[in-house]
Amino acid sequence: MKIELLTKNDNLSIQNTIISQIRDLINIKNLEPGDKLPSERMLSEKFEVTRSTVREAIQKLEFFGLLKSIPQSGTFVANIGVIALNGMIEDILRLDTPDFKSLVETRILLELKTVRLASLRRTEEDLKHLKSTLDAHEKKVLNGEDAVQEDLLFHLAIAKASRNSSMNTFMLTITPEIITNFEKHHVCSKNQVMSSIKEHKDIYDAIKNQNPKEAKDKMKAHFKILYQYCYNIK
Amino acid sequence: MKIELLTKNDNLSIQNTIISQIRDLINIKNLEPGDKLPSERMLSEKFEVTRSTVREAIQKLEFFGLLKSIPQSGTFVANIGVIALNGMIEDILRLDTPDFKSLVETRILLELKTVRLASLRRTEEDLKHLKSTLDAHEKKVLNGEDAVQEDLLFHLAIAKASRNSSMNTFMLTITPEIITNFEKHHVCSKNQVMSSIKEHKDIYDAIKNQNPKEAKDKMKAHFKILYQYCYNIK
DNA sequence: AATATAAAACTGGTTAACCAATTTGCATAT
DNA sequence: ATATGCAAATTGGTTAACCAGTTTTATATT
Repeated sequence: MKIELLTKNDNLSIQNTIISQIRDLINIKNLEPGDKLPSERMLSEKFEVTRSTVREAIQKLEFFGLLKSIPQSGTFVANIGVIALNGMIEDILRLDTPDFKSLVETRILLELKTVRLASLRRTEEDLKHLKSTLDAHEKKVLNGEDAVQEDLLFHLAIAKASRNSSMNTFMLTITPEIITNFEKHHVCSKNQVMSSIKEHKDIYDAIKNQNPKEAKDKMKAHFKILYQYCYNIK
Repeated sequence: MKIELLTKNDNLSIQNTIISQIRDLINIKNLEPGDKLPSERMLSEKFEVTRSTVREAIQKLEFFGLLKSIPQSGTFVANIGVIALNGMIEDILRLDTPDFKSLVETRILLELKTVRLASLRRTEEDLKHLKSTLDAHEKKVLNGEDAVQEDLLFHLAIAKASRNSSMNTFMLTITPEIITNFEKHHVCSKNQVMSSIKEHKDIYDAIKNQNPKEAKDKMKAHFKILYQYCYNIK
């Protein structure tokens, strides 16, 4: 377990080393947007690592839109100047894995927006989906069962109804992390769970009635406990 | 070119097919959190695809926190119940690649928050970094040169100073996409670029003075044109 | 019958050979 | 000199064999 973690960190630091070496190479060779990088084989030889290590580094930079690989042709500097490229790589190298507080903070921000957008853009199909997740949650809570999953799905249904696929994606990436952490920290008490039924209903109604202000306010009320929690943890 | 696009779509739809088959398998076998999936080799044989295709599908589900691969041991259902798992996979399968409007909308949301947080949390080091990106931008604009990159780096410096690594990551993923699109749609006129110098300065001062309201307002003013643009495109 | 032990089978990850498409270099023809 | 055709070299991507742990199974021992 300890060893696994070590090698994982090692892999990441090796990858970061390769990324910064690629950056240096781009700078030394004065490569501009559209220019071709040396082949993966040459880079792996130059940096004295395996080709797959180079490959992963390139894919990470590709994910952030800085490089672009074209099959049977080569890897190219994206349509971004060297100044932005250097700055962004610097940031990427220093990226931390998000802590719980960051995640909760981001979730609240996103949801206060998605709920507003959902109230403005929701289709009839969205409403049906929202209703079914709403009912599923209520049923579980009234049965005295754990309803964390149904709670999650209601919030994701809102994100979907916001018709903003970027926010929807972000919600999908951070929410699972949050709920598993939640259970660990057991944030919610029994009373809070019961009251969440009404809070969900209020949010649903606001979306149904296409009332953006109400939707946001009701979501804010729903997050009240979460707010406190988020800003109290160190 | 046309063919490349086709195969890319094909690959994605094959991956989605595999993902839904994995979901079906989890349901049929009643797998619960912590349970082990069949091995990659068995899955590839069962689904009649190569092992790497199965691998990519698993990695995507791992990215969204639904599965967890452990070396030399197996792939496991994450600590998320089957209900949430089914709902989330449904969402993941239907995820669109974000359109430009979604990206701009998300950027505005994020930046109105990061600038506020930055004003509250910025360190002296953050301030130095902000100042240097501010100056670089001003210098370029006054020289009559294109300053899109410096503009980007100023905004990323704010995201960094917000000390929220989740938002910082999101900003890093969407901003390059936005600026390349911007140049395509040529959003900014000459006058707007000149006035952006003062707008940046105002934002910087608000962050320096640790005035969150001012920071947000100045950022909002800076986004005024962007707002209009975002809500006018179809 | 229960336990200890070792060997065999199985696991996700890695590597090196392979593939098909592209690019390059050169000979040839115009 | 320029254009054309073609083969050789080069490219990122894919595949199948391999690796180092883990897990299971069978055997031996008490």
